Amino acid sequence: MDAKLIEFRKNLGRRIKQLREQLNITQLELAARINKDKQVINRYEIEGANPTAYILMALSRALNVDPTTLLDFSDLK
Amino acid sequence: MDAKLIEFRKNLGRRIKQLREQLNITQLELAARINKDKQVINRYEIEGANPTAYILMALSRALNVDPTTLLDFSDLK
DNA sequence: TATCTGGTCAACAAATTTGTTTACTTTATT
DNA sequence: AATAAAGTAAACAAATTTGTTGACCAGATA
Repeated sequence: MDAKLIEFRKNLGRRIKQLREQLNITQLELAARINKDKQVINRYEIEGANPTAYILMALSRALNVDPTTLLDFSDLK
Repeated sequence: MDAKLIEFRKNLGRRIKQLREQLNITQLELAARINKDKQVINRYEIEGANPTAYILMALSRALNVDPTTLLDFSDLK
């Protein structure tokens, strides 16, 4: 596996968690918004994620940001 | 097997083709920009696509648009 | 004609994501 | 302390994407 991809996955996981916490919603609530189980969200946040574009869009809608914002990791330490 | 997903895939395929043609580059050139074979791009354009977020980002960079623009199908008839 | 470019198609294994279940730990609340 | 809510974890099949190969077709061109 590519190191860049691993970094990407990690960053996206962090970003999802960050945005979710800014919204003050639980993993369960975010999961509900995209019609998935809470374990799926947890997996994204903990293990990192490289979801399909379709799920990415659902996530961006559920998190009230556009895809570009969701994929912008620049303010992640 | 979801109808929405099928529509999404089709739209993304159309969008990739549209943006590629606006750039006046071949499938081979676009493929080269994301380090894939030309058949991959052709498959996206013809069959539609639901690539992973990582590949989506590579595509958006190669097509000189941000992810949101790449995923905006509103000007697709 | 022969060749090259660009595009299309099918098949296949390999890798990855997705969806689901079960269960455990931690944190908050009463 | 007890209960509920939130978060974490592992395992697994199923579905899908990815990567690759080989081939074919149409149009332009030398």
